[in-house]
Amino acid sequence: MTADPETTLRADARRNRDQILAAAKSMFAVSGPEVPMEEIARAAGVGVGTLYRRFPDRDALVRAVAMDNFERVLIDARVIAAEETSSWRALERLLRQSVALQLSVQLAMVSHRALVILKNDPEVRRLRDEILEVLDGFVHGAQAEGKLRPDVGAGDIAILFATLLRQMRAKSPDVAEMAARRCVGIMIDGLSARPGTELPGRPITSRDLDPD
Amino acid sequence: MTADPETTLRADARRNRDQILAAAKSMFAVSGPEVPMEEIARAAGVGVGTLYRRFPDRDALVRAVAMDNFERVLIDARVIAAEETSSWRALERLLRQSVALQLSVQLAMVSHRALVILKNDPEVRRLRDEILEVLDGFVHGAQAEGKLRPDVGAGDIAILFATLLRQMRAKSPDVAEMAARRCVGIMIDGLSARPGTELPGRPITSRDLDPD
DNA sequence: ACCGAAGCGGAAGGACATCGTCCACTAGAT
DNA sequence: ATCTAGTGGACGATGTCCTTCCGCTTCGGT
Repeated sequence: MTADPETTLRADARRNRDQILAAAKSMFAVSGPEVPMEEIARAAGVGVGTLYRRFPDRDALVRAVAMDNFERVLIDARVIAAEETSSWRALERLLRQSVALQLSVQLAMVSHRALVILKNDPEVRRLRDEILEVLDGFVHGAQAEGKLRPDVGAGDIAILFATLLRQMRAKSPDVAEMAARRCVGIMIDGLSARPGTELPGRPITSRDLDPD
Repeated sequence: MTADPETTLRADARRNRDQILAAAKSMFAVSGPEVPMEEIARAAGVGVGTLYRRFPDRDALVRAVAMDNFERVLIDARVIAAEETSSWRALERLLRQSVALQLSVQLAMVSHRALVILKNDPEVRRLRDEILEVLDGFVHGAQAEGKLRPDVGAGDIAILFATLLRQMRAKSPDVAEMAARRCVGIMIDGLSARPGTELPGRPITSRDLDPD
């Protein structure tokens, strides 16, 4: 039995470890999981040495960040499941509010490297499956309520969401291509004028895109 | 007046140049605009030397690819504008079918580097503005037809589309954040069960996401 | 207050990847 | 036939990032 870092570490070391994790999480989100270790260390306010003592290599760090994110998603999802009575509302809320969800999805989708790391980690997979299970529940529930179009699955939503954040990666090129088509289809439906949710903010015009 | 590469080049050189451009385009699309020059050369079936003689450095190549993509988008858009009588149909068709549009948007959004290169190129900007003008026409037209929700602008659509393909980049963090919110909102509307377009293929389930 | 051990930072060495040049050779054009 | 534009790819230069190492600092128990 390996000693648990949560309890074994000296107080300051524990603090540093948390800071590193937090810094890595936000750096990964902004710049992808290949940011120089030194930048992560700097952002965490520690030296590279400290970073390396805590996480022997980049893979370990990526894994730790992913675990942390996934855990939070699961917590979010369960809280939402407990609080909302409508599955559609739950789904909507999860997609809209869960920063953790965005971060996890992003991390997993951004780089091939990260994907491989996470794919082969049984703990991560277990968490992932638990999350998908909850999501599946939301999806089926929302469809039973007649709120969610019946022709989508949890995978659609995961992909749509993931794609929205970054690029697509799927089992086969065929699935990826189909997924892309479906995403576009959904967006188009989202765009077409039918009574829907009001969008926040104001319309973004082409002027807003001007690079300056 | 610099001699035009289209007419001045020897036949084989011309052919090679085209192959390089095509190869670069697809490599950029797959791996981003920072792929090693050698890989591009290999994909084009030429040596690195040839690549470098034709395009003095990476920036020149990126610019050339972007120009080519943008030009095609404009052509696509104008063909569509001429053929479709409904602006909504035109918009829909442009978003769905224009591979060139996807490629351009992607290239411009993928890396900060590419963005800077293109931002400062007057020719690219001019083309971009022409495209946005056509897009604006579609948007306003489709809204007048009552087919497109009135609370979106061409910018929304550009961002939504761009985001769908890769990550977001905007004037300010504020705009970026708002844009992200709005994209999600649109997608949610696209997802909610109201009579919409039928999605192609079959629902993608969480099983389809399994990494193997 | 003291001390041993745990922890820290960041300079430095090393592995690796990509760039872009250069020149001997090939093959269109006239 | 010949001249010259064009070609390929090895190679030295450059830069980036990883990881180790060790002298110094801080914690925490007594």
